[in-house]
Amino acid sequence: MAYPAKTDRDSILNVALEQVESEGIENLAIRSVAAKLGLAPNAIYRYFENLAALKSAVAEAAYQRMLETMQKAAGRKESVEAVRAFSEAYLRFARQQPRVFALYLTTPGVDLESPQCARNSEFFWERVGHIYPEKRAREASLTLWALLHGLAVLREARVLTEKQTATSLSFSLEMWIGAAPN
Amino acid sequence: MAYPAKTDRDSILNVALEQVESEGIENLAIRSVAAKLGLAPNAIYRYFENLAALKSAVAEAAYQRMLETMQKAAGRKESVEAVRAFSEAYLRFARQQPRVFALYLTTPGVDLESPQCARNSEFFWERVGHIYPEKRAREASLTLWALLHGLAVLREARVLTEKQTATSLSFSLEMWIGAAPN
DNA sequence: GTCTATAACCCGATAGAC
DNA sequence: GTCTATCGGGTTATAGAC
Repeated sequence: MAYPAKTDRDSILNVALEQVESEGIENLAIRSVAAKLGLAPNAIYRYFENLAALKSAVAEAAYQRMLETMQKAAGRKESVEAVRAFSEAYLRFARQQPRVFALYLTTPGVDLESPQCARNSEFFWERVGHIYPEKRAREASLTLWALLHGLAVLREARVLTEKQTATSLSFSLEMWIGAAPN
Repeated sequence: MAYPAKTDRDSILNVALEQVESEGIENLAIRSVAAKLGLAPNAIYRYFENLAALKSAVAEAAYQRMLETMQKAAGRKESVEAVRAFSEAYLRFARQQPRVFALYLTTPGVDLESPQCARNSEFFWERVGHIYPEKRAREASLTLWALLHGLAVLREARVLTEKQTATSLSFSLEMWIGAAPN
Protein backbone atom coordinates (compact mmCIF):
# COMPACT_ATOMS: atom_id res chain seq x y z
CA MET A 1 0.00 0.00 0.00
CA ALA A 2 1.34 3.39 -0.91
CA TYR A 3 -0.61 5.04 1.89
CA PRO A 4 -0.81 2.83 4.99
CA ALA A 5 -3.02 3.90 7.84
CA LYS A 6 -1.29 6.48 10.00
CA THR A 7 -3.95 6.60 12.61
CA ASP A 8 -7.00 4.88 14.01
CA ARG A 9 -10.27 5.70 15.68
CA ASP A 10 -8.94 5.56 19.23
CA SER A 11 -6.00 7.84 18.52
CA ILE A 12 -8.31 10.44 17.09
CA LEU A 13 -10.66 10.07 20.02
CA ASN A 14 -7.88 10.50 22.54
CA VAL A 15 -6.64 13.67 20.91
CA ALA A 16 -10.19 14.96 20.81
CA LEU A 17 -10.61 14.24 24.51
CA GLU A 18 -7.41 16.11 25.29
CA GLN A 19 -8.57 19.10 23.33
CA VAL A 20 -11.98 19.04 24.96
CA GLU A 21 -10.47 18.94 28.41
CA SER A 22 -8.22 21.87 27.66
CA GLU A 23 -10.49 24.04 25.54
CA GLY A 24 -14.03 22.75 25.91
CA ILE A 25 -16.30 20.92 23.53
CA GLU A 26 -17.36 24.11 21.79
CA ASN A 27 -13.83 24.65 20.54
CA LEU A 28 -13.25 21.15 19.29
CA ALA A 29 -12.37 21.36 15.60
CA ILE A 30 -11.61 18.73 13.00
CA ARG A 31 -8.68 20.75 11.73
CA SER A 32 -6.96 21.02 15.09
CA VAL A 33 -7.36 17.32 15.80
CA ALA A 34 -5.90 16.48 12.41
CA ALA A 35 -3.03 18.90 12.92
CA LYS A 36 -2.15 17.36 16.26
CA LEU A 37 -1.95 13.94 14.60
CA GLY A 38 0.00 15.24 11.63
CA LEU A 39 -2.86 14.51 9.26
CA ALA A 40 -4.76 16.41 6.65
CA PRO A 41 -8.13 17.60 7.98
CA ASN A 42 -10.22 15.37 5.81
CA ALA A 43 -8.36 12.21 6.82
CA ILE A 44 -10.53 12.34 9.93
CA TYR A 45 -13.61 11.71 7.83
CA ARG A 46 -12.48 8.13 7.26
CA TYR A 47 -13.18 7.45 10.93
CA PHE A 48 -15.93 9.88 11.85
CA GLU A 49 -18.76 11.00 9.66
CA ASN A 50 -18.45 14.65 10.71
CA LEU A 51 -17.73 16.92 13.65
CA ALA A 52 -21.02 16.11 15.32
CA ALA A 53 -20.22 12.40 15.26
CA LEU A 54 -16.82 13.07 16.79
CA LYS A 55 -18.38 15.12 19.55
CA SER A 56 -20.86 12.36 20.30
CA ALA A 57 -18.03 9.87 20.53
CA VAL A 58 -16.20 12.13 22.96
CA ALA A 59 -19.32 12.38 25.08
CA GLU A 60 -19.70 8.62 25.12
CA ALA A 61 -16.11 8.37 26.28
CA ALA A 62 -17.02 10.67 29.14
CA TYR A 63 -19.64 8.15 30.28
CA GLN A 64 -17.05 5.42 30.09
CA ARG A 65 -14.54 7.42 32.11
CA MET A 66 -17.04 8.23 34.80
CA LEU A 67 -18.05 4.60 35.08
CA GLU A 68 -14.47 3.44 35.43
CA THR A 69 -13.82 6.13 38.02
CA MET A 70 -16.75 5.01 40.12
CA GLN A 71 -15.99 1.32 39.75
CA LYS A 72 -12.41 1.81 40.76
CA ALA A 73 -13.41 3.85 43.79
CA ALA A 74 -16.03 1.35 44.92
CA GLY A 75 -13.68 -1.57 44.44
CA ARG A 76 -14.61 -4.47 46.66
CA LYS A 77 -16.01 -2.29 49.39
CA GLU A 78 -19.41 -3.13 50.82
CA SER A 79 -22.65 -1.22 50.49
CA VAL A 80 -22.35 1.92 52.59
CA GLU A 81 -18.59 2.11 52.37
CA ALA A 82 -18.81 1.78 48.61
CA VAL A 83 -21.36 4.58 48.47
CA ARG A 84 -19.10 6.97 50.31
CA ALA A 85 -16.14 6.03 48.16
CA PHE A 86 -17.67 6.45 44.74
CA SER A 87 -19.62 9.51 45.80
CA GLU A 88 -16.37 11.27 46.55
CA ALA A 89 -14.94 9.94 43.32
CA TYR A 90 -17.87 11.38 41.39
CA LEU A 91 -17.19 14.84 42.75
CA ARG A 92 -13.46 14.46 42.26
CA PHE A 93 -13.98 13.56 38.63
CA ALA A 94 -16.02 16.69 38.09
CA ARG A 95 -13.34 18.85 39.65
CA GLN A 96 -10.37 17.27 37.93
CA GLN A 97 -11.86 17.05 34.44
CA PRO A 98 -14.53 19.75 34.46
CA ARG A 99 -14.87 20.10 30.70
CA VAL A 100 -15.23 16.38 30.18
CA PHE A 101 -17.65 16.23 33.08
CA ALA A 102 -19.67 18.95 31.43
CA LEU A 103 -20.47 16.49 28.64
CA TYR A 104 -21.77 13.94 31.07
CA LEU A 105 -25.58 13.82 31.01
CA THR A 106 -25.79 17.05 29.08
CA THR A 107 -24.80 16.25 25.52
CA PRO A 108 -27.69 15.83 23.13
CA GLY A 109 -27.24 13.21 20.45
CA VAL A 110 -25.64 10.64 22.72
CA ASP A 111 -27.23 7.25 22.46
CA LEU A 112 -28.15 6.37 26.02
CA GLU A 113 -28.78 2.80 24.95
CA SER A 114 -25.10 2.40 24.18
CA PRO A 115 -23.20 0.14 26.59
CA GLN A 116 -21.16 2.95 28.13
CA CYS A 117 -24.21 4.98 29.01
CA ALA A 118 -26.53 2.22 30.11
CA ARG A 119 -23.90 0.82 32.45
CA ASN A 120 -23.88 4.04 34.42
CA SER A 121 -27.46 3.40 35.46
CA GLU A 122 -26.75 -0.22 36.18
CA PHE A 123 -23.82 0.70 38.35
CA PHE A 124 -25.98 2.65 40.77
CA TRP A 125 -28.61 -0.02 40.74
CA GLU A 126 -26.22 -2.87 41.44
CA ARG A 127 -23.92 -1.26 43.96
CA VAL A 128 -26.48 0.68 45.85
CA GLY A 129 -29.94 -0.64 45.24
CA HIS A 130 -29.79 -3.42 47.80
CA ILE A 131 -29.26 -1.01 50.67
CA TYR A 132 -32.92 -0.23 50.28
CA PRO A 133 -35.75 -2.76 50.15
CA GLU A 134 -36.62 -3.86 46.67
CA LYS A 135 -39.73 -1.77 46.52
CA ARG A 136 -37.82 1.50 46.89
CA ALA A 137 -34.44 0.49 45.56
CA ARG A 138 -34.91 2.07 42.17
CA GLU A 139 -35.93 5.52 43.41
CA ALA A 140 -33.29 5.41 46.09
CA SER A 141 -30.42 4.68 43.76
CA LEU A 142 -31.58 7.23 41.21
CA THR A 143 -31.98 9.79 43.95
CA LEU A 144 -28.42 9.23 45.05
CA TRP A 145 -27.23 9.76 41.51
CA ALA A 146 -29.26 12.94 41.21
CA LEU A 147 -27.83 14.17 44.46
CA LEU A 148 -24.23 13.62 43.46
CA HIS A 149 -24.75 15.14 40.07
CA GLY A 150 -26.52 18.18 41.45
CA LEU A 151 -23.78 18.83 43.96
CA ALA A 152 -21.11 18.50 41.30
CA VAL A 153 -22.93 20.89 38.97
CA LEU A 154 -23.56 23.45 41.70
CA ARG A 155 -19.92 23.40 42.62
CA GLU A 156 -18.72 23.66 39.03
CA ALA A 157 -21.10 26.59 38.62
CA ARG A 158 -19.39 28.12 41.64
CA VAL A 159 -22.62 28.28 43.57
CA LEU A 160 -21.01 26.01 46.16
CA THR A 161 -17.57 26.53 47.54
CA GLU A 162 -15.30 23.56 47.99
CA LYS A 163 -16.09 23.51 51.68
CA GLN A 164 -19.83 23.81 51.23
CA THR A 165 -19.69 20.97 48.75
CA ALA A 166 -17.98 18.76 51.28
CA THR A 167 -20.39 19.53 54.09
CA SER A 168 -23.39 19.22 51.78
CA LEU A 169 -22.15 15.86 50.59
CA SER A 170 -21.80 14.65 54.18
CA PHE A 171 -25.24 15.93 54.98
CA SER A 172 -26.68 14.30 51.87
CA LEU A 173 -25.14 10.92 52.43
CA GLU A 174 -26.14 10.92 56.06
CA MET A 175 -29.67 11.73 55.01
CA TRP A 176 -29.69 9.16 52.22
CA ILE A 177 -28.23 6.37 54.33
CA GLY A 178 -30.35 7.37 57.29
CA ALA A 179 -33.53 7.08 55.29
CA ALA A 180 -32.90 3.39 54.62
CA PRO A 181 -34.98 1.04 56.78
CA ASN A 182 -32.08 -0.30 58.79
CA MET B 1 -32.50 61.35 12.79
CA ALA B 2 -31.98 59.57 9.54
CA TYR B 3 -31.70 56.23 11.28
CA PRO B 4 -34.02 56.01 14.29
CA ALA B 5 -33.77 53.04 16.62
CA LYS B 6 -35.64 50.07 15.24
CA THR B 7 -34.97 47.85 18.16
CA ASP B 8 -33.75 47.67 21.74
CA ARG B 9 -31.87 45.38 24.08
CA ASP B 10 -34.90 43.50 25.30
CA SER B 11 -36.22 42.79 21.82
CA ILE B 12 -32.90 41.32 20.82
CA LEU B 13 -32.73 39.28 24.00
CA ASN B 14 -36.21 37.88 23.47
CA VAL B 15 -35.45 36.81 19.93
CA ALA B 16 -32.23 35.24 21.14
CA LEU B 17 -34.12 33.34 23.83
CA GLU B 18 -36.59 32.06 21.24
CA GLN B 19 -33.80 30.85 19.02
CA VAL B 20 -31.99 29.20 21.91
CA GLU B 21 -35.15 27.39 22.91
CA SER B 22 -35.71 26.11 19.41
CA GLU B 23 -32.16 25.41 18.27
CA GLY B 24 -29.94 25.45 21.34
CA ILE B 25 -27.29 27.90 22.47
CA GLU B 26 -24.65 26.43 20.18
CA ASN B 27 -26.63 27.53 17.14
CA LEU B 28 -27.33 31.03 18.33
CA ALA B 29 -25.96 33.44 15.74
CA ILE B 30 -25.88 37.19 15.53
CA ARG B 31 -26.91 37.02 11.90
CA SER B 32 -30.04 34.99 12.50
CA VAL B 33 -31.14 37.21 15.37
CA ALA B 34 -30.64 40.28 13.19
CA ALA B 35 -32.50 38.68 10.31
CA LYS B 36 -35.46 37.87 12.53
CA LEU B 37 -35.62 41.52 13.58
CA GLY B 38 -35.19 42.78 10.03
CA LEU B 39 -31.84 44.31 10.83
CA ALA B 40 -28.36 44.23 9.41
CA PRO B 41 -26.13 41.89 11.42
CA ASN B 42 -23.93 44.53 12.88
CA ALA B 43 -26.80 46.56 14.26
CA ILE B 44 -26.75 44.09 17.13
CA TYR B 45 -23.36 45.32 18.17
CA ARG B 46 -24.91 48.58 19.40
CA TYR B 47 -26.56 46.57 22.18
CA PHE B 48 -24.19 43.68 22.80
CA GLU B 49 -20.45 43.77 22.61
CA ASN B 50 -20.20 40.46 20.78
CA LEU B 51 -21.72 37.02 20.49
CA ALA B 52 -20.28 35.88 23.80
CA ALA B 53 -21.91 38.80 25.56
CA LEU B 54 -25.25 37.97 23.97
CA LYS B 55 -24.95 34.37 25.09
CA SER B 56 -24.13 35.43 28.61
CA ALA B 57 -27.16 37.69 28.65
CA VAL B 58 -29.35 34.81 27.51
CA ALA B 59 -27.95 32.63 30.27
CA GLU B 60 -28.63 35.33 32.84
CA ALA B 61 -32.18 35.51 31.58
CA ALA B 62 -32.47 31.81 32.21
CA TYR B 63 -31.61 32.40 35.86
CA GLN B 64 -34.21 35.11 36.00
CA ARG B 65 -36.86 32.88 34.44
CA MET B 66 -36.15 30.05 36.82
CA LEU B 67 -36.35 32.36 39.80
CA GLU B 68 -39.68 33.78 38.69
CA THR B 69 -41.00 30.29 38.07
CA MET B 70 -40.09 29.16 41.56
CA GLN B 71 -41.35 32.31 43.24
CA LYS B 72 -44.66 32.10 41.46
CA ALA B 73 -45.06 28.45 42.41
CA ALA B 74 -44.17 29.02 46.04
CA GLY B 75 -46.46 32.01 46.31
CA ARG B 76 -47.62 32.55 49.84
CA LYS B 77 -47.50 28.90 50.76
CA GLU B 78 -45.76 27.86 53.95
CA SER B 79 -42.55 25.95 54.38
CA VAL B 80 -43.22 22.36 53.39
CA GLU B 81 -46.05 23.19 51.05
CA ALA B 82 -43.88 25.76 49.34
CA VAL B 83 -41.11 23.20 48.93
CA ARG B 84 -43.38 20.77 47.16
CA ALA B 85 -44.77 23.48 44.93
CA PHE B 86 -41.56 24.99 43.68
CA SER B 87 -39.89 21.60 43.40
CA GLU B 88 -42.49 20.54 40.90
CA ALA B 89 -42.15 23.89 39.18
CA TYR B 90 -38.40 23.39 38.87
CA LEU B 91 -38.89 20.12 37.05
CA ARG B 92 -41.68 21.54 34.93
CA PHE B 93 -39.46 24.38 33.81
CA ALA B 94 -36.80 21.92 32.72
CA ARG B 95 -39.30 19.93 30.72
CA GLN B 96 -41.04 22.85 29.09
CA GLN B 97 -37.95 24.85 28.17
CA PRO B 98 -35.21 22.24 28.02
CA ARG B 99 -32.73 24.25 25.99
CA VAL B 100 -33.06 27.28 28.19
CA PHE B 101 -32.80 25.05 31.23
CA ALA B 102 -29.61 23.63 29.78
CA LEU B 103 -28.01 27.05 30.25
CA TYR B 104 -28.92 27.14 33.90
CA LEU B 105 -25.88 26.43 36.08
CA THR B 106 -23.87 25.20 33.13
CA THR B 107 -22.89 28.28 31.18
CA PRO B 108 -19.38 29.49 31.81
CA GLY B 109 -18.89 33.22 31.78
CA VAL B 110 -22.05 34.06 33.67
CA ASP B 111 -21.48 36.41 36.54
CA LEU B 112 -22.88 34.59 39.55
CA GLU B 113 -22.67 37.81 41.51
CA SER B 114 -25.26 39.38 39.27
CA PRO B 115 -28.65 39.91 40.91
CA GLN B 116 -30.44 37.28 38.83
CA CYS B 117 -27.99 34.57 39.74
CA ALA B 118 -27.40 35.41 43.36
CA ARG B 119 -31.13 35.52 44.02
CA ASN B 120 -31.45 31.89 43.06
CA SER B 121 -29.31 30.92 46.02
CA GLU B 122 -31.12 33.32 48.28
CA PHE B 123 -34.45 31.92 47.26
CA PHE B 124 -33.59 28.46 48.54
CA TRP B 125 -32.10 29.87 51.67
CA GLU B 126 -35.05 32.09 52.51
CA ARG B 127 -37.91 29.82 51.58
CA VAL B 128 -36.46 26.62 52.83
CA GLY B 129 -33.66 27.19 55.25
CA HIS B 130 -35.85 27.68 58.30
CA ILE B 131 -37.29 24.17 58.05
CA TYR B 132 -33.98 23.04 59.41
CA PRO B 133 -32.21 24.37 62.50
CA GLU B 134 -29.84 27.19 61.78
CA LYS B 135 -26.79 25.03 62.14
CA ARG B 136 -27.76 22.80 59.22
CA ALA B 137 -29.96 25.14 57.23
CA ARG B 138 -27.34 26.00 54.66
CA GLU B 139 -26.42 22.44 53.73
CA ALA B 140 -30.04 21.41 53.79
CA SER B 141 -31.22 24.07 51.37
CA LEU B 142 -28.28 23.52 49.04
CA THR B 143 -28.90 19.79 49.14
CA LEU B 144 -32.48 20.32 48.11
CA TRP B 145 -31.35 22.43 45.19
CA ALA B 146 -28.83 19.79 44.16
CA LEU B 147 -31.49 17.14 44.37
CA LEU B 148 -33.94 19.00 42.15
CA HIS B 149 -31.30 19.89 39.66
CA GLY B 150 -29.96 16.37 39.48
CA LEU B 151 -33.39 14.92 38.90
CA ALA B 152 -34.11 17.44 36.17
CA VAL B 153 -30.83 16.73 34.43
CA LEU B 154 -31.25 12.96 34.64
CA ARG B 155 -34.68 13.24 33.14
CA GLU B 156 -33.58 15.58 30.36
CA ALA B 157 -30.79 13.12 29.61
CA ARG B 158 -33.50 10.48 29.35
CA VAL B 159 -31.97 8.41 32.10
CA LEU B 160 -35.19 8.83 34.04
CA THR B 161 -38.60 8.35 32.52
CA GLU B 162 -41.33 10.80 33.36
CA LYS B 163 -42.77 8.33 35.83
CA GLN B 164 -39.46 7.54 37.50
CA THR B 165 -38.84 11.23 37.86
CA ALA B 166 -42.12 11.68 39.67
CA THR B 167 -41.58 8.79 42.05
CA SER B 168 -37.97 9.80 42.67
CA LEU B 169 -39.08 13.32 43.44
CA SER B 170 -41.62 12.04 45.95
CA PHE B 171 -39.02 9.81 47.50
CA SER B 172 -36.51 12.64 47.65
CA LEU B 173 -38.82 15.16 49.21
CA GLU B 174 -40.04 12.65 51.74
CA MET B 175 -36.45 11.92 52.62
CA TRP B 176 -35.47 15.57 52.75
CA ILE B 177 -38.44 16.65 54.84
CA GLY B 178 -38.16 13.56 57.00
CA ALA B 179 -34.57 14.32 57.87
CA ALA B 180 -35.55 17.63 59.46
CA PRO B 181 -35.68 17.55 63.28
CA ASN B 182 -39.45 18.00 63.50
C1' DG C 1 -6.36 5.12 3.20
C1' DT C 2 -4.25 9.27 2.88
C1' DC C 3 -2.62 13.13 0.40
C1' DT C 4 -3.00 18.01 -1.82
C1' DA C 5 -5.84 21.35 -3.58
C1' DT C 6 -9.83 23.73 -4.05
C1' DA C 7 -14.30 25.58 -3.32
C1' DA C 8 -18.54 26.83 -1.12
C1' DC C 9 -20.61 28.25 2.80
C1' DC C 10 -21.54 30.48 7.15
C1' DC C 11 -20.19 33.25 10.68
C1' DG C 12 -18.03 37.08 13.61
C1' DA C 13 -16.32 41.31 13.33
C1' DT C 14 -14.90 45.90 11.46
C1' DA C 15 -14.80 50.28 8.37
C1' DG C 16 -16.97 53.99 6.68
C1' DA C 17 -21.18 56.12 4.62
C1' DC C 18 -25.77 58.13 5.69
C1' DG D 1 -28.44 53.71 15.00
C1' DT D 2 -28.42 51.43 10.89
C1' DC D 3 -26.69 50.58 6.48
C1' DT D 4 -23.61 48.19 2.71
C1' DA D 5 -19.47 46.09 1.86
C1' DT D 6 -15.73 43.42 3.07
C1' DC D 7 -12.19 40.92 5.56
C1' DG D 8 -10.63 36.87 7.93
C1' DG D 9 -11.37 32.37 9.63
C1' DG D 10 -13.39 27.94 10.52
C1' DT D 11 -16.11 23.94 8.77
C1' DT D 12 -17.57 20.87 5.45
C1' DA D 13 -17.20 18.64 1.27
C1' DT D 14 -15.43 17.03 -3.31
C1' DA D 15 -11.94 15.72 -6.96
C1' DG D 16 -8.15 13.40 -8.26
C1' DA D 17 -3.27 11.89 -7.38
C1' DC D 18 -0.42 8.36 -5.05
